[in-house]
Amino acid sequence: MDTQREGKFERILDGAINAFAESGFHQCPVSRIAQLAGVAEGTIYLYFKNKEEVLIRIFQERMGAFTAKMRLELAREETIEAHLRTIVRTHFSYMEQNRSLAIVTQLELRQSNPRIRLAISGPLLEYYHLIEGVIKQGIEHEEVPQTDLRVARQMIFGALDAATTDWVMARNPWTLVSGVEPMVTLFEGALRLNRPN
Amino acid sequence: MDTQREGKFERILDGAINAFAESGFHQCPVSRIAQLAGVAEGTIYLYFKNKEEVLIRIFQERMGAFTAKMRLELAREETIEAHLRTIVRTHFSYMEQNRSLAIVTQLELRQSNPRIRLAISGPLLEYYHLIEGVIKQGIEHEEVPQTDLRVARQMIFGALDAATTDWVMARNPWTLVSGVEPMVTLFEGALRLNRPN
Amino acid sequence: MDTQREGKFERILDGAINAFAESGFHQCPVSRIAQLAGVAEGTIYLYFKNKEEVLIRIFQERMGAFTAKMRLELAREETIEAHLRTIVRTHFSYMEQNRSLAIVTQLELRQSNPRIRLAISGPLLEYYHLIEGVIKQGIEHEEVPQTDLRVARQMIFGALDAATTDWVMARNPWTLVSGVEPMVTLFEGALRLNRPN
Amino acid sequence: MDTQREGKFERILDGAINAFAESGFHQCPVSRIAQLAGVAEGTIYLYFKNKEEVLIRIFQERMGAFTAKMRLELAREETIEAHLRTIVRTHFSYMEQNRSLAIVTQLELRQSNPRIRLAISGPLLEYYHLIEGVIKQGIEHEEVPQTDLRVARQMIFGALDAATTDWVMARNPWTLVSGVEPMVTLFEGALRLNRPN
DNA sequence: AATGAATGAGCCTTCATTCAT
DNA sequence: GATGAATGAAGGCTCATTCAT
Repeated sequence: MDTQREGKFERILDGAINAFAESGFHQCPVSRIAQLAGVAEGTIYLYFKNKEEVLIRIFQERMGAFTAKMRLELAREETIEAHLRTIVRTHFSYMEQNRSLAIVTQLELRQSNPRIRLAISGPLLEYYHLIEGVIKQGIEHEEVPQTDLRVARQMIFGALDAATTDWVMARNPWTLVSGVEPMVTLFEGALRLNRPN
Repeated sequence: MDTQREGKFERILDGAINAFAESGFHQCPVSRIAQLAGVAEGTIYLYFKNKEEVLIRIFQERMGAFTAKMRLELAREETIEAHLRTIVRTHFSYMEQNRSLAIVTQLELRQSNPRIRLAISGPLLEYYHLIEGVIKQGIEHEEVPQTDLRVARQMIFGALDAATTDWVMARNPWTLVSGVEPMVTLFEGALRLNRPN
Repeated sequence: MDTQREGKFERILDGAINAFAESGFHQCPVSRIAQLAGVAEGTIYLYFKNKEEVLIRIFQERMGAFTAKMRLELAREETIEAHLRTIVRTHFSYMEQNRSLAIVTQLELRQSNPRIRLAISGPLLEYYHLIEGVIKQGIEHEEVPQTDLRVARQMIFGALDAATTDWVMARNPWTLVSGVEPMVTLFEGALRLNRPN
Repeated sequence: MDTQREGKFERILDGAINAFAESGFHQCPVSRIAQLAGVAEGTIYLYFKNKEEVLIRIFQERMGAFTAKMRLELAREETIEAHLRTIVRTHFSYMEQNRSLAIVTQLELRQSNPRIRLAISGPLLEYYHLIEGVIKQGIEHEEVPQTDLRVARQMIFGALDAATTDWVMARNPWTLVSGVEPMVTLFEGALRLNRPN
């Protein structure tokens, strides 16, 4: 019973991700979500308060899983270089393996609707904290010079985000992970790692 | 007559920027654009094919002006350091002085609607080329090591974009320009400028 | 078993009366009836063909009980004065003691839906007949002058109905029974009872 | 322009009266109102906030007109007998000439929705006041014995209301006005008019 | 050219009813 | 019999677009 309920919840979430990826949150009729999820339209309202909540839960559930994975991967490494590489690699490979989620994340992350913004901000802030934590650790270990944490995080997140958006938008997408090394190199330079003396 | 036409065209564009900034492209009724522009609803359709085209023209006209200004500012400088600083400063100060445009740019830039994407891509690609041109010049002058142009541009644009989005989203926004120097420092590091040897 | 069946039938009827009284027949979801009756939604359809039939049975069962009680009370009295007083007193006190039923009766009695109208008409006609019977007896006993039976019944029923509706609608309801004597006096006058000669 | 606007407003009101009379407020789709009014569905929302407001305006506009007519007719007469007869005659003849309005009035007057109740109460209270005014005058002129004003008004209004409902519900409706004299006679008796001493 | 009243397609959501368990 | 999850039809309302003036 409970697994069936959960199964349907997940199916709707997946259907919504694909539906939103297809045409965007506002363009996408609830009927399309239902169709892709293989449930009736009304069923969606047994699991979600409304269409808006479906979008919100996508971020909470799926971005949450992404951040959890990121935290796990980071915990496996010690050095700041490894941490930076982990961030880039995990970000790119996760998005590459979840293209529809990437599309939704990249495109619908930016919502002027304040209710949605607020609900999205949670998982996003958590990710921001992870990135800032890595930088902070580098500074504390005196491997990275004093830097404005927010600006550094904006650079890292922004770079990953722009790369992902480029990849999502491209008609014939290259592999995203091919950008890992160049990106890591840029980050290392920006944070003054690996420099002679 | 022609100036009047142009005047009305511009008024609609400005009205639309503010209207879209208020509530987002999809949430914003055409009537609101007309209201802010001080014209009748029907008048908008004398100047634009439909609502979508209004958004597209905002990018073409206003992003075009931004890119033109950027090109002008870049032409005044010689060194790559100055070019990087010019990009960051111009980007931040322009957005800061055109908050509504910034909101529309940051939030509505990302549209899954392919028609809009395509039309937007023009001005965006031009900006990308400017950024890549600066990096390329640095590489050619051997001030910057060989780097993947696209990745470097993604980092620069993404960082500026993320910073602007942060600023746009913040309830009590700090000044965006205060981030110019930290950001430039990060970019210089990433591109290995100003380093001994 | 049979009593259990009957128990559940009655519980649904009571739940429905309260549910309909809360928000009206059309506003009230079947789920609310189920909730108040303490049964599952589907169970209702084991006892009633559909929602409409629940309303119909309320009238048939509860109005039937009301009419039966009225007939019983009337049988206890002989004079037309006593009969009139019995009608008013029984009507008012019954409604006062069954406020939810009164609400449903007053508000939902009037349904343009012809199927409901038809089904309701049974118990209502029976009540009409009781009232007309009292008047007729008065005429036959030459205590009441020749009168149009229907009009007289309309007056009596309408007056009781209007008083009940007023009471049902009032925010701070007075006691309905306090209106018994004034109303009886009016009826006696209308039917020319208690007049010298 | 203005008359055209007003014309459309009235047409929608008339369409709604007929539509509500057909199937009741809740059963009636807005599309049916539009159809009967000969306008598009959306047009209704240019003149009314929502479906509920259409019902409310029917009472305010049409019941208002009814009450105004009633007041006018009452002003023409002096004696309480004439006033009573005027009330009955005007009520019956107005309803007879506006059958659909009568249906809506009789059936939809009773709405559990508090917002609708409140909006309806205005015109209704005005009518109540007119009736009570007539009784009060009779008492002041010592033609009518002391009576509870509310109860007397409930009797008069209720009787008229019940008669109208009967007529509305009847398959083969008799003329309503044929009930004027019997009803007046009952009222006169109830209020102890025309009796030897 | 300019207007804004009118249009009607489209969508979110509710809820009566069904049916597998 | 009893359940309540699932269904899907239906309807109120919005709003981009048109067109008579």
